[in-house]
Amino acid sequence: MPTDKNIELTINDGHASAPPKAAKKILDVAYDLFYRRGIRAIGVDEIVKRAGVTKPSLYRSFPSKDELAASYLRQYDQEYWERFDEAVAAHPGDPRAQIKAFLTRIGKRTQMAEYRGCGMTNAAVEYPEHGHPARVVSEANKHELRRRLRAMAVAMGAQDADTLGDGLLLLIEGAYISGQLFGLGGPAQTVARNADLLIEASLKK
Amino acid sequence: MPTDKNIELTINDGHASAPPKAAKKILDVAYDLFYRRGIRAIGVDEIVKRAGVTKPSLYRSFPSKDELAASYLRQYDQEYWERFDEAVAAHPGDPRAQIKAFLTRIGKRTQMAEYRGCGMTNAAVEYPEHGHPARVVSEANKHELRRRLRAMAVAMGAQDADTLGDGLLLLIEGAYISGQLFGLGGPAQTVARNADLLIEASLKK
DNA sequence: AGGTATACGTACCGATCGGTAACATTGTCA
DNA sequence: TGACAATGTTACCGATCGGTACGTATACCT
Repeated sequence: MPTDKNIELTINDGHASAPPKAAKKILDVAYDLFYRRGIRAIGVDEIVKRAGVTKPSLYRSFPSKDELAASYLRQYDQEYWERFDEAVAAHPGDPRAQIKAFLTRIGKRTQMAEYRGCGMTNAAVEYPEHGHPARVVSEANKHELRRRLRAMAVAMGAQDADTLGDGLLLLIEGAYISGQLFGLGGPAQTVARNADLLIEASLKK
Repeated sequence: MPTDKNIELTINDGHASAPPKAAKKILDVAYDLFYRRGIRAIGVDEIVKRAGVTKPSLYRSFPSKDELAASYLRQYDQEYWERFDEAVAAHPGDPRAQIKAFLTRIGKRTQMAEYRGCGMTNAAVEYPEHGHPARVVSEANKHELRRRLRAMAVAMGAQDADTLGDGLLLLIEGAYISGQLFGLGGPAQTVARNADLLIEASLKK
């Protein structure tokens, strides 16, 4: 007897290699659960239950829970740089305005109810052991962030570009953490303004 | 860097109720394990094993694992403010120097091998749900930190004291996180310098 | 239609999770 | 010596953990 299935939501065009539908549902649910409540806090049983699939389906698409977590972070990484590039593209040739746009957006996100910080940062805290699949993705994301911020500090003409780039990174990470610690009205809402003050103080005179 | 176990720390005089020795051993071991590897990652079995005690002993001194975690954080909180007050006491009447001393110390700690960030911050990331015993202690610690930093920003004569205080908090939290993410040579080593730049840019002219 | 590869479900595994019951042993101080 | 509190011992609980063996349904391609 045909139970009422969920709404068909095939995004892929007809010609691409048809990926298992279950894998996408699983990853979508895992993304949401891992981000909101933490990776260690979520068991695979809850994921498959909420996704409307069964456990063997999960393990056919993902070798392990750790690798599923890494997949979640890889998708997070992709969306992260999309947001970053949007801020960059909005102000061509003006790195200071690019930073300001990116941080203003972060500041706004941190003021949303139930804000849970950066999935990358959180994963690194949850998995301190080097070499863990989730941590590897997280570390790569952060190193790339540092590289970009330092490059933008150079482009801004800072006296000490590496220090300014690192200072911006500290402010950003601080915003991610304090956003989920303080909620509305917390320190994270000042990240763009503080960054601008720091930039101003770091430019060549 | 946590436990300094040599120092005898009997607070009670001879008449007070003699505290169980097992409780101290358990808390010491839990402190070390929770801090280094995370609270969720450590089971009570490993704690009692490393402490050389048995599980019933743990549950005679602590109502639950969550409360043991909260006890760990309460001790962390105590030691945290001791370090803070040391930096303050070293520069009486000079809040800017106090901040600099505190952040220089943080910057140094972040460059130690196996640095694991702030136990408070990590606990808040591990337990996002409001009302969790561990999170309650963590949030109280962070609110107190914000209060002190803002008060010091006032004492420094900042144009916008709340913004500067919050900016310093962002830098500090960023140092805690990036310290454990990047290890040696990471952005956290610049926290004192960046804070000083931010302070300079925030003072009344 | 028929075969075949692929996706999926049922049922189960051993290990570990946090936590407890009941009782034996110890150390301390009056 | 007696009494009492603290600790140890052993065995156990139900729940959940991540992961899998194996049979069944479905889609596609001649």
